Amino acid sequence: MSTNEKLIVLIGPTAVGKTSLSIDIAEKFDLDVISGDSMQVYQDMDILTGKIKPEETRGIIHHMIDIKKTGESFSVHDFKHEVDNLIDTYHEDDRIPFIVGGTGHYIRALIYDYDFHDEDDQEKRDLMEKFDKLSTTILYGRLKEISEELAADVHPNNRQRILRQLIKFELSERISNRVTGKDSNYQQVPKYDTFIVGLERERSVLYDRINQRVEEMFEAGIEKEAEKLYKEHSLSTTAKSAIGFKEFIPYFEGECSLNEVKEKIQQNTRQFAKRQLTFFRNQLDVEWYDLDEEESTEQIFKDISEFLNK
RNA sequence: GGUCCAGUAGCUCAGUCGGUAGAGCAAAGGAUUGAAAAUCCUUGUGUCGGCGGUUCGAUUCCGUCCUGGACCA
Repeated sequence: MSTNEKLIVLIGPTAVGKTSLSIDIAEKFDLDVISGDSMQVYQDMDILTGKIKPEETRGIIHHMIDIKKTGESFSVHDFKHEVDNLIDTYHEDDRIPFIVGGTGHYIRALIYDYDFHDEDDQEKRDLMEKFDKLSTTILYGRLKEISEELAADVHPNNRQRILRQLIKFELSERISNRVTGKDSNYQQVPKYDTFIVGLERERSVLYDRINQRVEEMFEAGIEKEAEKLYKEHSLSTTAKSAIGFKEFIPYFEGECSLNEVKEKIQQNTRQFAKRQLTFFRNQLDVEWYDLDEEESTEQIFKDISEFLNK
């Protein structure tokens, strides 16, 4: 695994304009697209995830889209497992893998090579059920007993993270040595020679685009798509947290108007975009380009070209 | 026209028995190693509707005006 193996990544907040630029880049440099998106993996969620339409791909191959049913769960672990293999395959063929997406956590796991073990889903579910009855305070207390160091990294109110640490600890007994501190092989150095293109726009412009995009989703029939999923009653925890679906639930239960749903989706999407930007800014080594400026696209092409030839 | 209620942070509202105010939501910033479109943290000065009066001191009491609502004519 040579560090000379190159990887190109295109990231940016939702609605910034990733999709259309990704096709231009892929065509120009003869790349396939590997989607780095936690929700576009799901079938039957096309409009609400802003998935690329078949006619928009212009024949470019897309990986990691429509690979899961909405009843199935999905996580960083699954993503990394799949994409690590894909990346290797491309490198073996002397081609450069091209990741495009908005899920920073997934992309970071690839680049910094998070170390995941195999965990038994049933065991995990049993533990989850066991912990479910306990208060967050008690759970945090347990985590502290296990390891002060681990507990220090998790906020006492963050139940989700506390649970994960506890489950990790319980399961690690069967895997190898129990983990009572931070993972020793925590990676600080990228696994590949990576070029991360980050797309941004002025905040108010981005928010206008988000609002507009949600309007378009309604025109495209998002309500029908969400209703179908709602009636199936079988969405996994992952799938049902999708923005553009969850906001419809109170509407289908007669608790709010369609317009309130729309406004809620717009608001949640804006907040999501903000969190994405925070993650990209502080967790990844990004080369930023402002898409409000005409010449940015040309500059991106130039810089990718330079990266490929260096 | 009369009576009553309301007018406090961008929004919804609490509160001050007179010593210039605080929650939720929004917004902004941040964390982020198996739910990440998730989860969590930090940040609250605003002519307390306007003008006058009483008072050492009024957003709080009194008068008046404006705006919204309800009821009575």
